[in-house]
Amino acid sequence: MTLAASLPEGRPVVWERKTRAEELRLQLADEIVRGALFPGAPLDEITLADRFRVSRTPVREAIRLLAASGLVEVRAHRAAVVARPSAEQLAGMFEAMAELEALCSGFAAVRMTSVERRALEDIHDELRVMIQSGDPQRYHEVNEAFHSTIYTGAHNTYLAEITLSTRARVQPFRRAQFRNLGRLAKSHIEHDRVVQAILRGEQSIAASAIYTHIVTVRDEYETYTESL
Amino acid sequence: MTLAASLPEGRPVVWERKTRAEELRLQLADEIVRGALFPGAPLDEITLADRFRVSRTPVREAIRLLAASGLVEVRAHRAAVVARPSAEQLAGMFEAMAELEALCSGFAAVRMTSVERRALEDIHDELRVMIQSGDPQRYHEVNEAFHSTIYTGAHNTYLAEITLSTRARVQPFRRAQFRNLGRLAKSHIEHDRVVQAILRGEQSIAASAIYTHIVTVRDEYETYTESL
DNA sequence: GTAGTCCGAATTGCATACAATAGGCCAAAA
DNA sequence: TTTTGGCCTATTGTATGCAATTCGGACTAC
Repeated sequence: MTLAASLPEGRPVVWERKTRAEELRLQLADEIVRGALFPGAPLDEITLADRFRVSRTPVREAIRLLAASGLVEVRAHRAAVVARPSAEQLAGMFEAMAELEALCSGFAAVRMTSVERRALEDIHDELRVMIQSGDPQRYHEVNEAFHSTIYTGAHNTYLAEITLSTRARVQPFRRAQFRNLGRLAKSHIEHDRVVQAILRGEQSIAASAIYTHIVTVRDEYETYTESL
Repeated sequence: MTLAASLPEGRPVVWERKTRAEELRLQLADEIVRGALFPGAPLDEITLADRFRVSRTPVREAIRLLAASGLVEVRAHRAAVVARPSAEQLAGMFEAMAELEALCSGFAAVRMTSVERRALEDIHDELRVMIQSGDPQRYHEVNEAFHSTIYTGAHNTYLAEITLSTRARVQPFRRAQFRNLGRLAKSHIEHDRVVQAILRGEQSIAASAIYTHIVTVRDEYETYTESL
């Protein structure tokens, strides 16, 4: 599974993946959330056009679409840059993400089909095994699948969409946590509380469990940044 | 309402250093949420370019940005159309809106400054007076200000942003309610519960009060559509 | 009469040329 | 040396031409 598949940057803006602008949008979004393009990095239209062997037109379109989703910032007559939110904005995004994930988790607890519940368990088990393997990149991919499964299980397309979008937007600032391998085991324990609540259909417990999980993730990020 | 909208065909009065694409985006978004462009209406690039006296390029850009925000739907090599979500999608948006508004309202109850609380009261009072005047359009504008004040009062820029965006996206399907003037008085009573809770700093009550309000709005919409 | 296929007109997708503007560079004056 | 003002260049914003694709209508076969 590619990262792009596990972290779809929101609903496609152009369907039937055939336009170059849409491909570029996905590619650039992937590079931003993966950290290849770090916050503040300029997105020069000509340079990107050269790199992707296309004209400026589709590059421009891709950049604007990313700007609309919040991943990049554009100002008239100046180069677009990868979004670099302030500490306050980032705190707000984390808070919103915690609430949105809690909403999804709670709905998932009471709305997931038995097939979906089984799929969630499978992913959860896969993550357990991977704690040992110690492949942070791969763990991250499956972890995204775990959360996406919960969003889908909420059976509210729009809610899943904005939650996923929020997650993508915060992603460039969450990466650091997986450098700490000890974090993986703790993360799995938190996940376990979420899964148990969802499987039992306990809405409010599922919500609060994942809320706690997100808050912990945020705290890990803050601890990391303070150490710089 | 944008200034351009109120100027029939005149030359620009103020040369803002904004780009044409951005002007078009605001103009088209305004027409969509106001209902001048109804869901399903095609957005032909050449027609719009002709109408706004620009080339297709900025028109295209504006349309894509609107697509990214969900107000229009774009498919490759086909005309963009004003978004026409399915009944399920619309239900999901209403549900998400209710939850987001509840979040904002709850936060506002515990985070608003005294100045903000006063401003909210003022708008609320203004709405009370306007119940009598019976100007649905003007009532709608002040009503938007009421909700926006709560979003801002939540002191979370990102949350306010996605809540406002959700509201805009549902707006084309909420318009009908204000044709029923009797609805205005009921709406004000619901608002009153929200305002009282916020002023008293009662987070959960503020949240549930506005949740109820949004659910009622949704029910009004459903009643309206069923009557067609 | 109906269904299927192919062609043409119309529209979007992309490339390129041109216009406009922000920011840097340099010179001149304090 | 510092500051200020204007040009100059690099980059973005817009227009336009051409390529690619969709869709409707006509024609054919059954």
